Amino acid sequence: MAARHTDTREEIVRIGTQLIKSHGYNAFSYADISEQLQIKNAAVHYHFRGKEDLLAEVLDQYIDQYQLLKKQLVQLNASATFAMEKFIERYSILVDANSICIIGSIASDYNTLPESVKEKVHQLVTMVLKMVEETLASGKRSGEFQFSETAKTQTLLVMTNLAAGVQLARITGKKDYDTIKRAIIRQLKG
Amino acid sequence: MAARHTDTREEIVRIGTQLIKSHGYNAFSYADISEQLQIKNAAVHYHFRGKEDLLAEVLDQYIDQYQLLKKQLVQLNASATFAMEKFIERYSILVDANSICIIGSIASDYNTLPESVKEKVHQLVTMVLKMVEETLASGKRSGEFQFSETAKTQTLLVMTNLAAGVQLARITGKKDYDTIKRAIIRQLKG
DNA sequence: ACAAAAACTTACTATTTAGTCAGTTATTCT
DNA sequence: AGAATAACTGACTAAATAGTAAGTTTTTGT
Repeated sequence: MAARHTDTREEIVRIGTQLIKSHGYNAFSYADISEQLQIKNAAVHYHFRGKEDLLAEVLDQYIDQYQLLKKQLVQLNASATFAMEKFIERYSILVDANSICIIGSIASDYNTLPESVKEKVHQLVTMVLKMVEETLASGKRSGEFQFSETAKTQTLLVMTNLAAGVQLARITGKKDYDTIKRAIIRQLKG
Repeated sequence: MAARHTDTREEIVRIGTQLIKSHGYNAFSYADISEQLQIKNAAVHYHFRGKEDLLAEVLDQYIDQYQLLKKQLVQLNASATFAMEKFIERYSILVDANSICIIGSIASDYNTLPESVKEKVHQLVTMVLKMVEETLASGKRSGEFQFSETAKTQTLLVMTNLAAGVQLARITGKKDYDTIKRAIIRQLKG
């Protein structure tokens, strides 16, 4: 009796992603996944030879998600404000799920990862930063946003506020994250 | 033949600290420590019953270090500018060592830690934030710093910039960290 | 010098983990 | 319906890991 789940492979990726964000990459095993799905260890290995392969797929899906989000924002002809709201929302959701962003999680374990995966992380980070930079630059041109730094620098400031804000929230609570979030918006909105 | 090192206990803490910052808490084992010190596994257990106990000691030492730093800054009658330089310097050193800050590292594994350790992490974070907040507030009073947010909010912004900046540097390189660092100083210095 | 205490080593155990492979069951394609 | 393929299970192995207990060596204090 195979395929007890609509798509086991996708379920594995889903749970893997969740485990990385909640417990950290080096803190979970294939057993954690197989138990949740009520399948055997070997079934996870069937879909993903090793943990690195699973991580690579998780990262690929993030890259896809961001590409899709970008496409949607273009199609909607979304304002820079709306786009930034969407970006920020992703982090707020993490806080409510007692999770942290995948990049922040992986940054901790970065030195234990094989080169191929490091490259994929780099690709994802570069992509997200580029998207936000373009959004901030466009928002400045349209008069929606105001900031004196370059768009690139402002992006680094905003994204580090968000990423570490989510991490901090785990330790000191949601209030600190909310303070950070409001400050970011206040600064951009002048 | 015991005590091959001046103080094995301290060496264990030193290596443990380093491993957490470079590989992550859940990515190292007692074997990593015992091999480096050329002692047996059991010797590490003699000093620290379990990994959590070692982590607790690592955190205690950080708390002590920050208390000492605070004391020194008071004794020197240091300016807010000098104090902030000292705080920021700690993060710059991490970047050069391809490490991340201990709090950022632990944030990833936070949900896998026992309550007693979580409390210690909370204590450390609260302490550091309080110190920086006081420094920023004092710098504002003296006219050294300028910012429109409250000292507490500005602290959250600056510290999340630094913490995530160090994490980002691992992935995209030192340049991004330097950009962030310069922006922080620029903003505070008006 | 010698007893007590501290700092180990030796030698284990139990558990977890990653991973393999041959065989079984289910699905899809023709 | 039957063959091919996909998706598993069962039954392992090898290595890593946390941890313990008993005994040995070293250091410290008297």
